[in-house]
Amino acid sequence: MAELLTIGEVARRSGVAASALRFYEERGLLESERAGSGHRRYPRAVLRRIAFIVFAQRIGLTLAEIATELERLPAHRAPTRRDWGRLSTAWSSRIDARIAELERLKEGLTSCIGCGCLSLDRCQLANPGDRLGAEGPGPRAWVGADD
Amino acid sequence: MAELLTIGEVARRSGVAASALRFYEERGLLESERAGSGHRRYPRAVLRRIAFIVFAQRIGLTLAEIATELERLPAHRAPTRRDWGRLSTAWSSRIDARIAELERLKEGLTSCIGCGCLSLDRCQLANPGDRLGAEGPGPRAWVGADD
DNA sequence: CCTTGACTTCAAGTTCACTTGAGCTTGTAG
DNA sequence: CTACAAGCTCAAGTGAACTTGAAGTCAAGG
Repeated sequence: MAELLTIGEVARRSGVAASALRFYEERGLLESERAGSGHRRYPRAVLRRIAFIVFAQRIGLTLAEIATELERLPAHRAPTRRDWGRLSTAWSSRIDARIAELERLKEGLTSCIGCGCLSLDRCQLANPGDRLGAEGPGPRAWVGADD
Repeated sequence: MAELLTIGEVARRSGVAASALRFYEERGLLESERAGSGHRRYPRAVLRRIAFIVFAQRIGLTLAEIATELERLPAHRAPTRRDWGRLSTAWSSRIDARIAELERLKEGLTSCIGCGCLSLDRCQLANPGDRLGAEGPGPRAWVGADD
């Protein structure tokens, strides 16, 4: 097995499309060396980095946020336990917040909505405070992504 | 207080921008009567319908899905307990699935990632099976939205 | 009568996370 | 040596959910 991987191999192994890998590079989430031909060559460690990205995405972070986190991590060393510790704390509370919201919504589904009281006047379930202000153009931040 | 509300009043009361309300109407999620002037007039029941939409969005449904649900509900009557029951079951399991994923991710955050084993080869956390296939163009479906 | 604010439509712009296509080069298998 | 797969760049398209802007109408106050 070769020391360096081509973009196609990385795509197959990670399940992330080659076009997406190039896109991530453009956005500063990944780096690559180049073969003489100009073709990308990835060290095997890139797979861990990609796993990190996919993981973070499923938690609900945007690529911009993930890029910021990645910048704080050591670029070429494996991250230490301390590095993970900081991340872990921040992400955990993010996950907790989203879970809490989902549980609140679920509760509303059976009680508040079930009894027919769903109403913007009387019920805060559908409108948890912060939603009342517009947050600029474009699609709204991902459901629960910025809690 | 008037029997019928203007779009401005509905926007204020619901926290949803007037432009969004027009957009929802275009997409078939809302209806409105028109005053002689051509201005929209909403019966007060629209607030409940909007609450429903916002609620469903926070659960993670797309507007298209919400439109489908709304079509199955009685257009002008208040929905019955039976109507809610069906919805409640479907949405609850959706919420449960997403919560389960978040808990799995959180677990991975402290154990699998914490110990440094995050790897696409050895660890399924970041890549829960279905993610390996592309799902067409556009941004990926919402994290966990179609589980 | 005039202004101001709320409303109308319709087209075009915005963000996010990519994908697709055009046009060209590189690497490998027969 | 010739296919043809795989890679490259760069520009433009996609879908979701809206917002913004232009250009015009309507209703109420002074």
